[in-house]
Amino acid sequence: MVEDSEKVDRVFHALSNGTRRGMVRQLSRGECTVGDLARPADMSFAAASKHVKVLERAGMVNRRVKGRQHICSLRPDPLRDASEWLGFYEKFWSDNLERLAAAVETDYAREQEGR
Amino acid sequence: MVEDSEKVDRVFHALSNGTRRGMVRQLSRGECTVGDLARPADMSFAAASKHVKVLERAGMVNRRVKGRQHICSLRPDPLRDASEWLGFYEKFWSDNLERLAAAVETDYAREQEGR
DNA sequence: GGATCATTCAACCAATTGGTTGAAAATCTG
DNA sequence: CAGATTTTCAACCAATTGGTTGAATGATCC
Repeated sequence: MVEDSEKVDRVFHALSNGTRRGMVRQLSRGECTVGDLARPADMSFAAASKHVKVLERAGMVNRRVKGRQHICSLRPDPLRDASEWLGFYEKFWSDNLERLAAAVETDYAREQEGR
Repeated sequence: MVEDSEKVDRVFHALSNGTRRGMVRQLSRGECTVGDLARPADMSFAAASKHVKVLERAGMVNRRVKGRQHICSLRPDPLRDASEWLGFYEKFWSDNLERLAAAVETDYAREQEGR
């Protein structure tokens, strides 16, 4: 797993905000304009524009200008990369599920008895 | 996919920093102390301590105090949740657009009616 | 008891975030 | 052309981030 750290930073950062996750959800249903993305978020145009820019910098959104409208669409690659990053660790915890669960349980037990 | 938004925020935020992802990687190989996590990151103890706290607030790390050492271990649940969130959108790029749209609709409806 | 080790805490700092407003720049419409 | 629409830009603001230091707390070692 060769991660371009800054790129991964930007993707996870983009996803760390509920408004932006909402935009991703909306975009997953199809292309839409910045205005379309602003409306359900109940925020100023400028704020939505900034969020879109964050998604763009993360490579998750593509923008195509058509007249006065900016039409956004979802670009799947970065999401897939992030998913792969997590998947790597998912493998870890499914491989070591027993050991992990045991460790966590022991921790709790130890905590309960005041250690 | 019923997301507790603030919790998801915290997990993705925790993952948006390369140092913290390094800590997750290290922890995936086994428990270690805060000091163990600080060393490869080449930063002050205090800084590492703050990063661990971020991971803890995201529910990704458990801490057990043993004498003067704080021993950290990985808690898999939040990582799995984040992975599921992404997996949901993975449908988008696995060329089944119609099914994704349907899934989004159902999920959104579920959310609207209060989980 | 005193030194040392592992860790947190508190204060501080610069940079970034997520939002606002008001104005500007294009584009469409009558 | 004048107005309305869509969007960005610039300035500002409060809160948060990621780091630093120096001191405080709590084990452990001799």
